[in-house]
Amino acid sequence: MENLLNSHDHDFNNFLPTFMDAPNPKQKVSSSSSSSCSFSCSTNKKLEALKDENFQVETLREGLEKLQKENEALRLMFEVMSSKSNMLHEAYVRESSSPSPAIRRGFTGLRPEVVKDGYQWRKYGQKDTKNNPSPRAYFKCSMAPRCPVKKKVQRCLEDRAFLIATYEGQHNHDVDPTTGQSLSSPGSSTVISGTTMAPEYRVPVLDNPFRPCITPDLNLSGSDHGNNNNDDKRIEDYVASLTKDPNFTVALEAAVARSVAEQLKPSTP
DNA sequence: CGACTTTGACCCGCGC
DNA sequence: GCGCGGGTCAAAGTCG
Repeated sequence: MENLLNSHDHDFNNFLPTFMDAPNPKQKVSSSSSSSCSFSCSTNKKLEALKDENFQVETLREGLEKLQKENEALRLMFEVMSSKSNMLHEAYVRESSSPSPAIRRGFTGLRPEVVKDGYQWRKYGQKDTKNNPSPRAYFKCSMAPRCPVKKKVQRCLEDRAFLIATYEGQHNHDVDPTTGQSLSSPGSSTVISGTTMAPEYRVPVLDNPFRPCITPDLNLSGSDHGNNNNDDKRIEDYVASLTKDPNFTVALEAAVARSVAEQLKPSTP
């Protein structure tokens, strides 16, 4: 946004000199004042024309000042919106760090740790482990009644943005084509880092409901747990999305054009 | 009401 | 035998 606003300033600073670079009327007057009396009539006409030009320059200058004030107001609005966004984000982090009893027990509808691998899993246990503060979740494949495959999912100790998924056994059925892709399929963002005993996969937390999401109505709801450094990035993303939005740029251009047109209107006495 | 998650209790293997 | 840690079970609760 600020870049856009600055470019807004810049454009008008470039725009104005094309008028300001016109020959100085006073210089013209002084140079012509030494000419003979036979030019007096045309000189008077020139003087009036120069007065008109001076008036136009003054009008433009006033318009520029108003636009600069408008620019400043927009910049202020952006800062207010940014600070509100940060306050909302902090409030949300506080809320999510103190879960309600309803969330602590029973089905919450939220699945904080989900790995999309094309299979359906039923969680049957969760344990705190010694070497990792994040609990390990145990899943069984629920796509087939007798599928022996089990999966263990735990947040990566080094990088909590990743999940470690460990698979045991072999599926006795096909992958569900509607739910996703195989972990080993090309194009997937999955990184295999595992052992030979049980395949282990390192997976970005794609389905985390607290993942930052940028929406066009400034509804910056939520962020990744413990990831406070994303604020600037999110604002940058939002600004980028705004400046890339053709509707926004068109609307801004229309507003600027309207403002300029109003300033250039001859003032009716 | 079925499917699902949560969580405490229980089981089992391993090292001392 | 005991303690510890990992894995599993099953009752309780929630949601559509």
